[in-house]
Amino acid sequence: MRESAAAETRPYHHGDLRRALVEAACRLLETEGPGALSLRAVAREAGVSPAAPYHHFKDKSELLDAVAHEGWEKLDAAFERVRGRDTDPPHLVRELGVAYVRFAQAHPALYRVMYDCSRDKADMPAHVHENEESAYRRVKETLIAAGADPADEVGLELATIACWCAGHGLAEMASFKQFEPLKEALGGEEAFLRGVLEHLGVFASGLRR
Amino acid sequence: MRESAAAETRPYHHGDLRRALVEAACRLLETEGPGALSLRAVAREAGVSPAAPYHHFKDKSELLDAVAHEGWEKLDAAFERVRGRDTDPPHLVRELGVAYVRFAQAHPALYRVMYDCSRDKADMPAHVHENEESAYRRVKETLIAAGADPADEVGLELATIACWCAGHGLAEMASFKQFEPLKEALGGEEAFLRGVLEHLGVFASGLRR
DNA sequence: GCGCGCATCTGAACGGCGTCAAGATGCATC
DNA sequence: GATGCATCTTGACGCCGTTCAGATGCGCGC
Repeated sequence: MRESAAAETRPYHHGDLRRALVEAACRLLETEGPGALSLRAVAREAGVSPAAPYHHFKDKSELLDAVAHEGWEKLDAAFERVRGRDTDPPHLVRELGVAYVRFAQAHPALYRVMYDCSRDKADMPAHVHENEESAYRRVKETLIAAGADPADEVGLELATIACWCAGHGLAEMASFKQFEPLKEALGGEEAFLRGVLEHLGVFASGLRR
Repeated sequence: MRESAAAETRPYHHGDLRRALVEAACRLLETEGPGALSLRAVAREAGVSPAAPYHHFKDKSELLDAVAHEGWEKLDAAFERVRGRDTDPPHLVRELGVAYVRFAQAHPALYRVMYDCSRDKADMPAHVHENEESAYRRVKETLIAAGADPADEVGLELATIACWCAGHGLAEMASFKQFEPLKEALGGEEAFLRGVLEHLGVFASGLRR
């Protein structure tokens, strides 16, 4: 079968299988959860043999890297949307935190893959993480806009990391069912999230000192 | 072979295999990492057939639960040790954070298992988590000692969760190799950890408001 | 003091997994 | 139109989690 083949050099035989595999993986991740994400299942979902992916990815983990990359792109886009709002900068920092948690909740399986890849690949060539770093930079810029001193590079870095830590911790905690009663007592999850963030300095008031 | 069999009713045939399996699993976890932790490998390490564990655990995941339980016990003990020191309470909160991160770094594979089990079992009967809850309670008590208002139950709960989020986030971040240069610039990891914690309200000054 | 019951362990098997090597397939270029 | 090469398939290997029928040996009732 012929296709118009938007990409110039990629597709040879079967259209753009590489892309099809990543999409199949994302689909499986959303519908079946992370436990169902086997290479064979992805190949099945994409309608090819179990060995086909090996012509596009060295490994299962390299496929997961591609999936994670897709995730970081989405998160980065979500951050961009938040920054586009005309909230005042100190509140913007907190809104980024809320957006981060919301993203993790909306795509829990994808979030897990993103994070697992990041951990295992911490010593890989940096360009793998481009979108992760873009999102990270966006947090840093928001902190500056909120009043952080751009000249104090070390302090700024620490504050950004603190934001990221708090966001990540909260993102994983927020899905624990044991907090349900507390959320109800506070009148909803939104209040819960903001309540926790209020106790985390960087979010409550931008930078301290 | 006869054994003195300290436990009263457990061992029948082969000594206390249940305990032996958990210990074998911990050993594998420390030496080979989480990827090598298969049921078969654990059985091999304990010197029994691959089917033997099924007389003591319903599942692989039930074995992992037991391993995680061991981990929470260790973390709880570490917290107890910190609380035994005569630091003034506000600093104690931060010391708990440091101890948490140190624990995660000292037993990275175990920490991962502990956390995976907690996430997957969020809706299980609460008694599975007894030691996790004990550690959590210890944080809360330390916050009270640091000046939090015990009457404000909701606020106290939120602050404790904030601590836990920040600690967990930092624990996972701290192992990322990309922060190495920053750690060096600060003259060591200890300074890095405290630097990040300083930006996280609950740790910097006990409770706010 | 002895045999029965049952908890415990083994051995073999099943399907699914990641991965690889060898061969089939069809586009792209000469 | 034949050649080359990227692409996909087929079949295989070893490991995994899990199950089940059968062997093993301890404790308890007779």
